[in-house]
Amino acid sequence: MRTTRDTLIEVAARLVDEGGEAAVTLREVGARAGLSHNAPYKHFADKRDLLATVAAVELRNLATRIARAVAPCRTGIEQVRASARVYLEWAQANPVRFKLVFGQWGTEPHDELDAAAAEATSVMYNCVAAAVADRTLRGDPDRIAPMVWSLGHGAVDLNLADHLRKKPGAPTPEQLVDDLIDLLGAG
Amino acid sequence: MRTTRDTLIEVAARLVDEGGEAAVTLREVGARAGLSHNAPYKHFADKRDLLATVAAVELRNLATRIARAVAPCRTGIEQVRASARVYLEWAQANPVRFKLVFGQWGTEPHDELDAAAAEATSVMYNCVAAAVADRTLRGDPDRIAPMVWSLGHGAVDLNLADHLRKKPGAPTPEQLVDDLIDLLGAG
DNA sequence: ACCTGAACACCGTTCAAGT
DNA sequence: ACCTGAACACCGTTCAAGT
Repeated sequence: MRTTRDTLIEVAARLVDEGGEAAVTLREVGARAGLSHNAPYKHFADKRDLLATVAAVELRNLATRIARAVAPCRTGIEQVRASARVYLEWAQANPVRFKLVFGQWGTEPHDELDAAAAEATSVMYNCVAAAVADRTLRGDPDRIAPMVWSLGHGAVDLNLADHLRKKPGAPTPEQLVDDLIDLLGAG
Repeated sequence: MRTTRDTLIEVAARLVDEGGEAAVTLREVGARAGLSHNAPYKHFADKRDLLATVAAVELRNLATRIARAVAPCRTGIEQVRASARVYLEWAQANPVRFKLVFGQWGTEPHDELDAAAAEATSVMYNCVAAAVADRTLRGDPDRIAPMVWSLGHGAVDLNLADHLRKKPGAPTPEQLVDDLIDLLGAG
């Protein structure tokens, strides 16, 4: 059943895609949902809560997609490669949502977003753990997992900021992650 | 000579530190500079221009700091380590400026910010080139440089989003970059 | 429980006017 | 050339009132 709350989340997500975080005004969200400009306050504490919920939904969908892509893999290293591929594909196809998810949420935590982040983190860690378990990768999973994830995340972020890919033959995030996994497999 | 323009940039930078990008209002910038609320329009095209200029100044300072830290290094790999250390130190000590510099600047480019980014990129690439030249690192500089930078950048960004360092024994960005440089040196 | 409409304090930006 | 003050259209948030 699609509740009013779900509609508001979808409308906000669409607005984020169309014009970035700044384009999300509670007035426009209400209007597109066929409600008044402050109807969102009956479902969310404030604008930050609405946006954080959009980010949480996005992260949960990503985690699900990664888990699905990883399922048919027969070796651990293939799981790591598949999970990285899905992550990079998602980030580059949805740059504004990517920026929203990893944006600045201030000091006070947001439960739903934190839980979604923990879920996504867990899925990616499990792939590395599997790779270390079946010896297709060597080393400490608690070191390898953040290394692979940080590299992919950083490469996409630098690309989006356009502070990196100026050169014509510059490597893609996919190539960089593949290089690292090769290094980790050989070591 | 400190021009009015410089004062406005400094005031904006201070406001960014105090309360994030959202805390920078042209009215407050004007007030703290002892001017009216739209005096900034005589020195900057709009708010985006002012913030991008703040980011450009910050990036130029970072590039200078890296160049200084790298100068006394005798081997290329030490240059790479030193440059990464300065970058990570800066990013973690100034998380809001870090987010500003690599934030979303829209589609249309900003000349001063682009030039500053090219300068910073160049400084970091030169370190890797030196390391490959004196054989303290092996491989293609155009692959190694973005790899090291992306890893450091991504590790900091994931830390700031708090989507990574939940675990107590999680590696720091410094440790991750050191691990990668070790891998690259051994390969 | 959910929604509306008016109201408040704010903001970026523009413009005519001053020196 | 640089600055001001008034004005405009907008925004998040609050609140009293409706069903």
